[in-house]
Amino acid sequence: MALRHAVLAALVDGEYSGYQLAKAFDIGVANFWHALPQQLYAELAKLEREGLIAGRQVVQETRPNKRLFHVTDAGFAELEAFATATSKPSFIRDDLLVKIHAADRIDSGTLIEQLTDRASAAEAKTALLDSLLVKMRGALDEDEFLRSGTRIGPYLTCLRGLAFEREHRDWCLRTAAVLRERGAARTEQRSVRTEEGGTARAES
Amino acid sequence: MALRHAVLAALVDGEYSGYQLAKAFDIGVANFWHALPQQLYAELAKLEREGLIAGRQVVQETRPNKRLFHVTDAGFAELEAFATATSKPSFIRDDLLVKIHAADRIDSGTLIEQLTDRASAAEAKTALLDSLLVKMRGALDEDEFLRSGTRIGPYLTCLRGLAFEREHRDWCLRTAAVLRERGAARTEQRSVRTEEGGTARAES
DNA sequence: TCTGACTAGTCAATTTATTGAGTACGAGTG
DNA sequence: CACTCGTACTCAATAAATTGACTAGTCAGA
Repeated sequence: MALRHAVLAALVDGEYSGYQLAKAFDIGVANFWHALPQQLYAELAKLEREGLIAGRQVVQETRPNKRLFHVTDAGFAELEAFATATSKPSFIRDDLLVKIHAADRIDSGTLIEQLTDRASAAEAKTALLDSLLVKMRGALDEDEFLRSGTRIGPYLTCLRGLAFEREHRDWCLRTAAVLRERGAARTEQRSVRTEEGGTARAES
Repeated sequence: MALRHAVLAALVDGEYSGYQLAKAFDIGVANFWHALPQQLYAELAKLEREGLIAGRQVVQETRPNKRLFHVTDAGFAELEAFATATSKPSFIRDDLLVKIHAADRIDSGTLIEQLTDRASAAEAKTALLDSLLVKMRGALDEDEFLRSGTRIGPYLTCLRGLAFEREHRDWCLRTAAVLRERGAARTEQRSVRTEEGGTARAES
C-alpha cells in the first residue's frame, strides 16, 4: 500500500478529480511519485470505500460531470500513521542509466542522441518547476515564504524535483560530452593508423 | 521487460552469481535500478532459458556452490536493441517526499527526525560512492580516466548516483532546517501570548 | 556451545504496475 | 462536415514487484 499515501498527500492540497489528479501526477506529484490514470482511478475507488477520502459529484454543462475528492478525518489519521512509520529508502529507475552502464558495449551515437534529448527534457522541466515555484510563493521571496508561508509541503517537494532535474540535465550533458570526445579520439587514432598504411586495424 | 536489461547491463562488467548480483543491486547498480534477490534469481533463470546469458557452476569447498553468469552474444544483441529503443522517462519514488508533501498536516518532529536520518544515510552513501569511484579510476584522475579509461559505463552511472546522493542530503538538511525554524517561530509566538505582554515579538 | 551473521540460494502468495482498448460528448480547425 | 483534441472515465489481461517463509552449511565471537 504505497500509492495510497501519495494520493492522500496529493489531496491534502485541496479537491481533485481523478482526471486532475492524473495531471498532478505528471507535474508536481511526479517529483516523488509516478502513476498512470488507471491506477489512480482504482486507488481513489478503494480509498473511498475505506472512508479515507470522500467524493462529491460536480455537474458540468459543457463537459462530462466529474467527482471531486477530499481527505476525510480518517484519511488524515492514516497519513499521520504513515508519517510515523519508517520510510523505505527512495529509489531511482532509469532506462537511460541502464544503457549508460553498458556504454562500453553500445554504440555511442545512439547514447549521445538520447542523452541530449534527455538534457533538453530536463531543461524544460526545470523551467516548468521554476514557474510553479514562483506561482506558489506569490509575492514573497523564497526564504520569506518558507518562513511564513502556508502550504510549504508542495513547495519543498518541488525544490527537490528542481534540484533533481538540474542535476540530471548537467549529468546528461557532461556524459554526452565524454562520449563524444572518446568517439573523436578513436576516429583520430583510426585515421592515423590507416595513414600509416598496410593492414590498418582499429582496436575494439 | 525491464529488470531484464538492468541485469544484462550489470553482467557486462563480468561474471556474477545471483547472490553477488544482489549485492551489486544494493550498491553500484542501485544508482539506476532496484530489485530484491528473489527477483534477480527469477530473472537470471529466465534470461538463461532464453539464451541471453549463460552460467557455469563453481564448486566451492568451504561455502555453498554457486553459478556464475555471463552475457552471451544473443544477450549483447538484445542490449543493443534495447539501447536503440526510446527510453521511458526516469522516475523517483520516495516515501519521505510523500510525507513532506503533506508537511502542513503532519507533526514536524517526526519529519525532522526522518530528514536528518536520511541526510546521514545519504552522506554515508556519498562516501561509499566516492571510494568506489577512486577504486575504479585507479591512478588516473577523473578527466584522464573518462578520456582514456576502459569500462567507463559504471563510472558514469556512479557519478550520477553521487550527484543524486549529495543533492538528496542537501535537500534533507535544508528542509529539516526550514521545519525547525517554523516550529521555533510557532513556539515563540505561543510563549509570547501566554506570558502576556512579554519582551520579544515574533513576526507574523 | 550457542548465537547470530554470511554465503547461496528456492518457493509461493499477494499486491502493484503496465499495456491496451473502449465509451461518450463538446469545442475548435480545416 | 469530417477530424482531431481535450475532458472524464472504465474494464480486462498480463507482467513485475513485494512479502514472507524456508534450506543448509561456515565461521567468528560470547
